[in-house]
Amino acid sequence: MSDKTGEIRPENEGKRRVRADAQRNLDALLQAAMAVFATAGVDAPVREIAEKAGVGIGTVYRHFPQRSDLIVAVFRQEVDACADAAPALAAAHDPGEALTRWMRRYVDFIAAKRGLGAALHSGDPAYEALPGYFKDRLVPALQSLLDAAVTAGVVRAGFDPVDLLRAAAVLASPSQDMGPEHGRRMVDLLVDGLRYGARLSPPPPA
Amino acid sequence: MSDKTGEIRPENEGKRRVRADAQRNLDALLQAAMAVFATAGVDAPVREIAEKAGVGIGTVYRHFPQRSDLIVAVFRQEVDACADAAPALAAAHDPGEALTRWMRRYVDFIAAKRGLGAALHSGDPAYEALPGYFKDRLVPALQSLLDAAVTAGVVRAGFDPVDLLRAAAVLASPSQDMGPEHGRRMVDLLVDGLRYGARLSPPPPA
DNA sequence: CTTATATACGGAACGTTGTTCCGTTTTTTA
DNA sequence: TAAAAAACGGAACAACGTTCCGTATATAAG
Repeated sequence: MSDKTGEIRPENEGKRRVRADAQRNLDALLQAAMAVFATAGVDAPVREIAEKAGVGIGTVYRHFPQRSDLIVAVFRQEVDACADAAPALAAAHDPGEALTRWMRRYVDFIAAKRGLGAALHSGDPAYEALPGYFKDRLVPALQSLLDAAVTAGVVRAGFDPVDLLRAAAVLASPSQDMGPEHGRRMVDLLVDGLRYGARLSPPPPA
Repeated sequence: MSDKTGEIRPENEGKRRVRADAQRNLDALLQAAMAVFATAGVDAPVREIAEKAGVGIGTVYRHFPQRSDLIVAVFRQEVDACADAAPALAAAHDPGEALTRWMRRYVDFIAAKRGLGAALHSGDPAYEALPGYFKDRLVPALQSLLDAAVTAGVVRAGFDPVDLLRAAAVLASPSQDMGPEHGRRMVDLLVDGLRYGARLSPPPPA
């Protein structure tokens, strides 16, 4: 599992404990921001998030000195949640089903990030570290599911998780021509492609 | 709404002419906007464009009621310029060379549009008509060059201009991982792919 | 429990944006 | 040349991200 959101660094040397209200507000802010970003996109006003969290504007900027810091925090939290879903799914389903379900989980995660792709490519240095974190957490998650599925013989070997994540992200990113359904279908098709010609081949999809 | 006197209509030229200073300012604005957008991206402040054009802010909004209208106008102007380059290149070079040069022209056009792709996918209805205009002007331009090259036997047939434009646009769009050189090289490679196995096959590229 | 103080809080205030409004200036026309 | 229509310029407004600081409060010490 990943760190709790507001934890203090490991080598915290005997300073005061984090105040309870501070921790509470930080959690409320992350939760409010997640909801607002999903509804109104990452360009939503900071004041709206503060209000939804029941907190003053100053408090937002105490925890997140810049608006982008809040976006980054929410993004990392959701990346963590997505990565942590992999072992859970692997434990609850057979390898093929686990892979399929995780990819759908990933697609939903990407699709909800309206406007974030734009922010990433805006050149703002605040988002520089995000792609790295993205890979560090998600590639191992997918890798493990992929390995299990290959070992079980339900998908072919030889595919790079990075390529799959990138392709799925592009397919799942919403645009004005195509709705979110399109992304889901195309990624399902992609996974079917992995299955094609595997050792244990089920009947071809309709 | 208020239609006490006839508005300026395409077929109606008996009414007042467009004032000379208005036309001059409109041209200056388009030119200034093009320069500023190329330098600072499409998010550049309106005041900066007004100043560069030697014009007040009110004048900008007289010609372009919304900021996005100015972006759209510049975009359409540059799409036109890119489309109009096709017949000129076709007249000045052999079909293969014309195709190559036009694709490079197109890549430069796309690469200079930093931030516009983001605006397009922002869901703002102001940009709804842009992709349609894009296709209407650029697809015929590329189609003609492609047909000529196929007839001359220097590229293979059977490629959809829409697919090529889309692929080249994606390849040429600058991102933080890869510089503009990457896009140019990949599109050159794409065009080399069109050449592969043509009737008149030149020696393979280095 | 009381007190002291580091910490966190709230929201007014600042600078920058897109956009609107209207008095003034300029061009066109009679 | 003078009236009218059109366009101009920039002050003014609203909304945004961000900063600042007086006030409130949780925690540690006595």
